[in-house]
Amino acid sequence: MRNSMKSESQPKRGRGRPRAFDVEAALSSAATVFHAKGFDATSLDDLSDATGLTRPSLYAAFGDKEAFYLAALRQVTADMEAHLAEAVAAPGTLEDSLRRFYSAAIARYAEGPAGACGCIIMTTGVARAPNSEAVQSYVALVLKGLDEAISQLYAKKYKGAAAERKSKELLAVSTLQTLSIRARAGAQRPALESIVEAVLPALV
Amino acid sequence: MRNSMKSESQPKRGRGRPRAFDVEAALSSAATVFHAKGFDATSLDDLSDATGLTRPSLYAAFGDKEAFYLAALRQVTADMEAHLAEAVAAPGTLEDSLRRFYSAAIARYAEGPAGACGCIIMTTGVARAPNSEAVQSYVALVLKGLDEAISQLYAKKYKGAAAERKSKELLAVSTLQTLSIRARAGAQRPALESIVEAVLPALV
DNA sequence: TGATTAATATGCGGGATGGTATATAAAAGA
DNA sequence: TCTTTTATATACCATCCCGCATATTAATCA
Repeated sequence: MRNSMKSESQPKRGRGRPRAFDVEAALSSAATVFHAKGFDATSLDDLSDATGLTRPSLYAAFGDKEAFYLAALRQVTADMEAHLAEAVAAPGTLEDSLRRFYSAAIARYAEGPAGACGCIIMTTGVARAPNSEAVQSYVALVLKGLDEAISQLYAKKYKGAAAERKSKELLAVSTLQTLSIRARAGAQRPALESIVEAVLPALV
Repeated sequence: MRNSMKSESQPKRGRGRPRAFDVEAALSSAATVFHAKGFDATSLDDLSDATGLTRPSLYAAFGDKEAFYLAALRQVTADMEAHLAEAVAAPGTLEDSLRRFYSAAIARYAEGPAGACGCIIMTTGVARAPNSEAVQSYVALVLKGLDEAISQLYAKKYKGAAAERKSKELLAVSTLQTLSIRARAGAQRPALESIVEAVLPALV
């Protein structure tokens, strides 16, 4: 994620013709399609249409379809991790942090640019995992990162026995995942919000 | 599932040439492929290879690819619901029932015939949902059934306030889902079992 | 300005895909 | 035995797939 500025921060462009599109924006458009349709159901034509770029341009910038998909996953992950880091860093109780974090997740899961499609990684990535070592290990990595981030949050804001803490951490991650699944299955925002409210007392 | 006997229970076979294969067995073989690869990555040739049947036979027996997929989902669902009904009906504490239920789930998720692929519905079905109304509504139906079955289990075996009960029911379903996701992401059986053990005290 | 380098636009090609049409084989009914 | 009905086997079709080869355009460097 070295280059997340909107107008490129002078990436010391070399000799040839300069790139005429924004890589991050293209990635974001591609992610939307991958998110909605999944890896296999997404064709290069779909990606070409979504980004406004030709297949050779995509190829030159991102590599083959799977590399493109992984790049899209990485972009989404970076965003999610930023949200989590905020939740950890922000003041307020554990309950406040969790509520804010879930609220942001619901916004993306139920009404994101791809529609009501849950989390791209927990749905399409997980589904694809057995077909691709690269995807499987990336999904495992994200899960590990999520577990650790939640663990940090609890380490900072939860006061209680270690066993209970571990239990609550696991349930907090599971709650995020159920929101993703249920959103993609058609659950509306209010339903998801009421799940969070029902479950929160048990997580703090 | 009117016909789950091995040798057909005389399905009043009509005039023409009798079917030379076991429909349930073919469905089961197909489900294994769909489970591992997901809907889109599974080709009719894959299904043909797995079942030993030709494409026209599959077509005649099950309809098009999506109908075949839905039939496979239904078969798996029936199995899962049977396990859940057992857990509800069996004597023993809530903790006993949950432990047995999760144990059966882990066996399927981590070491089923498709390998470590989680739950076919919660992974491939969920991923496919936005591309197919039929799949989405079926997944929603299964989720609803799961919620209700768990609710029945708690209604019978949990003694406590209604709000707490509802909270624990939701967490119990979420736990099942996290097992599915983590199995498909590569988590081994012991890891999944330790999640269940860590979480169980909070679910009862 | 001319040479060099890189990013586009166009179009193709080998192969896999889902689905079906036709022909053959095997059972039941008369 | 002969007709009818259904299942299987073979082969095919139109379409779409991913990836790339080629030619053109636009920028930098000398």
